[in-house]
Amino acid sequence: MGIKDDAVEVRAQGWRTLAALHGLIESSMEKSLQNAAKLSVVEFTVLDALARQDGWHMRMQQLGRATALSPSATTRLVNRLEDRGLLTRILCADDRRGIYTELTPAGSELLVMARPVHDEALECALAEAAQLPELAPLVTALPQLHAVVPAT
Amino acid sequence: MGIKDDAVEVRAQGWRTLAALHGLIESSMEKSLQNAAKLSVVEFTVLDALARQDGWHMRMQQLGRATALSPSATTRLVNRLEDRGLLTRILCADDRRGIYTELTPAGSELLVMARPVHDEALECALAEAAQLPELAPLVTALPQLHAVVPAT
DNA sequence: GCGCTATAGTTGCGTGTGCAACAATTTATA
DNA sequence: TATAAATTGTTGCACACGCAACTATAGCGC
Repeated sequence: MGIKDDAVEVRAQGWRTLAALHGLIESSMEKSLQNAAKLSVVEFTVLDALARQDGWHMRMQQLGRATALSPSATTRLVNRLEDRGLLTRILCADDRRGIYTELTPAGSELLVMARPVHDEALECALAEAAQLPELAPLVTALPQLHAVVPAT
Repeated sequence: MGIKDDAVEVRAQGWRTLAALHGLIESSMEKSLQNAAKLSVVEFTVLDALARQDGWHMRMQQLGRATALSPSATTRLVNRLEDRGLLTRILCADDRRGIYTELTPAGSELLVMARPVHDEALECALAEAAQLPELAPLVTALPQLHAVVPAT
């Protein structure tokens, strides 16, 4: 069963690499965003996800899935951002259990300010990771996943 | 500067994919490990890293880097595992600031028990992620990173 | 040898998180 | 229609985390 064992080991190895790169990027980005916009990475993720929907609302549950957060954490995350005036809750009429969230102008504004910070921290962290032999392959592979087919 | 903007967007896209897959795997694995061995993912990571050193010690700082954890979190993580008798602190003689950590027999034993759980949760989470169109490419790419060159 | 800076690890404190229990609403079933 | 079951979001609670401040040891310059 050497073949099967190999598959398990290869998966584990891939997961370790993934987790290591994720941790590196996340902690680096956390500091930059906190520093520049008083935003944590998850908070930025929520604002970014909302902006990406462009005018569309998102339900709490969707936000939870987008951030891999529990329902309770999602509630409090939205609370924090709402208290800061970055988004608003909107009860939706057709399903009165559901709650939509939407960016406020202030939220969009802060996002515009924070995005360059996010992008630069990401580029910086990736460059650093590329130096490490165990992370370099993943760093290389990452942009090729969704590579834009070059227009001829 | 469309080209440069593209690079930024491609990186951001890759990061979102990475983060999403990481979150999916981590929360799934967290439940399995917690359930089967009362271990969190980071705790498992530490035990696994120590076992992988096979007889070698690891310093607190190395553990911190291996888990992307702050020094204080590392201290408490080691405290928890030490209190459970899964590892031991060893002050090293040559640098009396440094502290080595080593698996106990009980730690090795628990790890042997937990590893299959870890591996199965990983396989399961990856299978689930492969169903999602935005994650599938990364799931496919992951095992190819460190693919064993098949012996002829 | 003596002080100064740097490094390794630990604690106080505030905060974000998950779990379990809950309230409110919708959907299914009899 | 009434009643049960499922779904959506919120709160109490315990706990793990990061930051800043701290102690202890090492290394450097004089």
